[in-house]
Parts: sequence; C-alpha cells; structure tokens
Amino acid sequence: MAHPRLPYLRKVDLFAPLPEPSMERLADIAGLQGFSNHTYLFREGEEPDFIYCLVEGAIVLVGGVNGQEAVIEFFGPGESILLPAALLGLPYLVSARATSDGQALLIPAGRFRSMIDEDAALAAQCARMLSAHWRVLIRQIKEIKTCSATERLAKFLLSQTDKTKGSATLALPGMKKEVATRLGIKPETLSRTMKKLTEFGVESTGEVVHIASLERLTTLINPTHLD
Amino acid sequence: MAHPRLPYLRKVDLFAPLPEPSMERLADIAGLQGFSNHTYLFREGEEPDFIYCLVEGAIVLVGGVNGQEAVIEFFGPGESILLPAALLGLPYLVSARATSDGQALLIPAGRFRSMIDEDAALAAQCARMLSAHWRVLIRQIKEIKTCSATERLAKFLLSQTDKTKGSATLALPGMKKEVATRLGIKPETLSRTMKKLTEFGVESTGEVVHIASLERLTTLINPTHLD
DNA sequence: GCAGTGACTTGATCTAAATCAAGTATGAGG
DNA sequence: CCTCATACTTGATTTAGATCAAGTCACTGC
Repeated sequence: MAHPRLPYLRKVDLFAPLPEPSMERLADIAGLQGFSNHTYLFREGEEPDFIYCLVEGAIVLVGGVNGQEAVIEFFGPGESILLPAALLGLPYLVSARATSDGQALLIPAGRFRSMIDEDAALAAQCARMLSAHWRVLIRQIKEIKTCSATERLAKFLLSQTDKTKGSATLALPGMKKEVATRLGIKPETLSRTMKKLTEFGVESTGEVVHIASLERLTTLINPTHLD
Repeated sequence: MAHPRLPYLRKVDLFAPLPEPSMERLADIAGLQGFSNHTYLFREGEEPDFIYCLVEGAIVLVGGVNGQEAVIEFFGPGESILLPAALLGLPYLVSARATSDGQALLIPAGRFRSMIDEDAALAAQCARMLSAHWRVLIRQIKEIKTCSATERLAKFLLSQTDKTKGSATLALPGMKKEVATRLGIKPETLSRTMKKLTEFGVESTGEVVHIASLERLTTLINPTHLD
C-alpha cells in the first residue's frame, strides 16, 4: 500500500467518512506519534502546529485560569482535538495531557488550513465534527449552571456507558481528581458525593465503578419533577 | 439587483467573506424575518428547520434542565445561531428568545446541509465560525470552573467593551436576571456582586454600566498572582 | 524492607452563594 | 389615576460545597 498511514486515518472519526482522494492527501501530510502517560501533548498558549487525532490511548483537555486547572473533557481513540485552534491559527486555549500511553496522528496545521479551502468533503466533515463537539460543550454548560454536584455526577456516570437498562460496570476516564474538576467540584466533594450515590446502587473500587441499576440512578436526575 | 437579500447576507459574519457564486446560491434560499422582543425564535427539542442569522436586534440562547433555565450566551447583529443542530439534523439543545425587536435571515436547514458538501468555501467558512464559537464556549467553561462570581462578573463586564484602557460605558446585553444565569449565579447574587464592584469603580444605572477604570477592574481578575 | 510520594478518603470547620422574605421601583393596561 | 405584574434590591438565614487537616493506601525507588 502506498500510504502506511491510511489504516490509522480510517480509525479517526473526523476522517473515516471521507472519499479516497481526500484520505490520500491527508496520508501524505500526517505523521504518527507515540506518547506516554502523564506527558503533555501541547500546552495552553502555544501556537497551533498540529491537529491531534487519537488512534490509541486517552487524553484530557485541561484549562488553567489563575493557579487552578480544570478538566474540560476526556478524549479517547477516534477523537480529534484542537481543530478549532488549528483552523483559526490562534494559540491553544487549553492543554492536553495523556492519561495513558498511546498514539496520535499529527496533521500539520498550516497544510490542513489550506487543504480545507479546496476540499469540500473535508471542510464539511470538519464542520460536522465541530458541530457535534459544540453540542457536547453546550450540554456541559447547561449542566453546570442548573444541576447540583450529585446530579452532575449521576449524569456523568450514566454518560460513561452506552447501556440504558440493568446494571453496568465502567472505568473512569481519568483519575478521580480529574473527574472532579471535569464536574466542577473538588476531589473531596467527589469522594463524598460518590458515597451518597451508594444508596442508589453505585459502588466504586479504584478506577472501576459498578452501577447496580441504571434506571434507579436515572431517577436521581429528574427528582420527581414532572411537568 | 437580482437578489434583494444580498445586502443582508453581507452583514452576516458567517457569509461575509464568501465569493459571489456562493452568496447568490444562499440568497436564493434565504428568507428575511422580523421578530419582536420577548418572543421565541425556536425552542429546545424542536427539529431544526433553519439556521438563524441575526441582521438586527439581539437574542439570548437559553437552555433548560429540570425546571430551571440558564442563559448560555448573548448574540447580536452579524452572528449566526443553530448552525450545529442544522448541520447534523438533530433537535435543538437550546431555545432562542429575542431581547429586542429585530430581523433575522433564515436559511432552510435541509438545503443548507446539501449545499455544504458541494461548496468548499461555504463549508470552510462554517468550520471557521464553529471554531470561533467553540473557543467562546471553552472560555466560559474554564471561567465557571475556576473563577469566583466576582471575577466572572468582572471578566464579563470587561468583555462587553472593546476598550482596554481608561473608562467605559456599556449597556448590558439583556436583563439583569439573564446576565445572572449567563454567569451561573442567581439574580440576588448578581445584585450584591455588582455592589461589591462599586469599590472598583463600577456604577450601574439600569441597563447601563459605567466602569471608571478598566485597568482597576482588571486587577481584580488576577489577584496579585504573578507567575 | 522501608522511606517517600501522590491519590484518595474522612472529619471538622468555614464561607460563598442560594434561599426565603420583604421591600422599592418601573411600566402597562384599565 | 390606580392596580397589577415584573424587575430589581436588600436583609436574614441556610446550605452546598470549599477549605483545612489528618489520616490510609498503593506504588516507586533505593
């Protein structure tokens, strides 16, 4: 095969639906890079050199204001990050830290920026992926502004599984202290909130959380509010 | 002129940089609609029929969870809303309420969705506008998670003017109770927080806010934290 | 094996912001 | 002009979550 990168590109949601010619142009400029746990892929304030597409492993997007640091979102295989900064050529607003070893496809930002004006399929696909992520962020903002810590944790846990009925076992996408800032609370509060959820059939052993009944946990979210 | 809508299209940031042929295709399908204060342009949960491009007037995007309602963001002339829902054909996650009388260009979502796959310039421009808005949302999430109510209000006020030095007078983009939920606080808290800012040269008379010294207000944001 | 470090928990206390409860404008409609 | 509704303010009180302070536990490196 002409391009050894092609099989990796196909694993990335942003590129998977693209026609062959677009894929090949991307394969020409993409590079594969391994990263190890706890390292930073890039930091807030830096100029955007690449778009990062996760092939394997997991990372967190974190934003710092003042001395503090807050997790914006967790990302896993198939997801792409930093498309907005790269497209606009503006400094990153967030940093990315690996939460496991893994591999990412790196697409040079400058080349990508010129490709997008000529390749309608690619541009449209970017618009769609950005739209999808826009919705993820909106949901998070709505939750922070209108739900209590307990409700937010319950929603978060439910979002970590694709099942909707019965029981579920899931691994947290990062350390507890990262999950805490993702939810907009402190680690101590997460610890206590987790304990509250015990009454609703949630058990946690390290990174692994077991939910006895998804239905039961769901009742916590809309607390007898029927209108 | 063939298309009476063209001058309006040019006022919309999303379309302004597009080449003539793209503009004309858009002019063919766009419709102008007036709206009056306090009315809803669309509501959360509805199917996306249009993209709304504000030509004149102002609107708020609000999201409701449980019984509550929170302002996500304020929008003014030139800005477009609901592009994400329209592109993906998914139900709106938010509602839009007018905060003044005004006019909007409505682009049918279905037609727009097919245009975008053929028109590279349009698709690229959508990707760029979505990217810009992504950054606005990220900034908001970072602020909510890491700043106190006072800091968030100070930042918000500063963001409402393009000046960076001296004094400034500005009109709030909506009612105080809307500004409050935009900041993730209750109206009562906004009232008290405003009073606190009096010591930092902020005076408020109804919708109008006067900042005596932007520099002085800025010091409040990075409280003697230098590293 | 044992110090050292960093994640997590648990408890006691504090505080920022929410809630509850009156108020005072302000503006629309009869 | 008066009444009603709605925005906003102000005060008293409560509370969710933060902060401060010990702990325990698991893992690393010597």
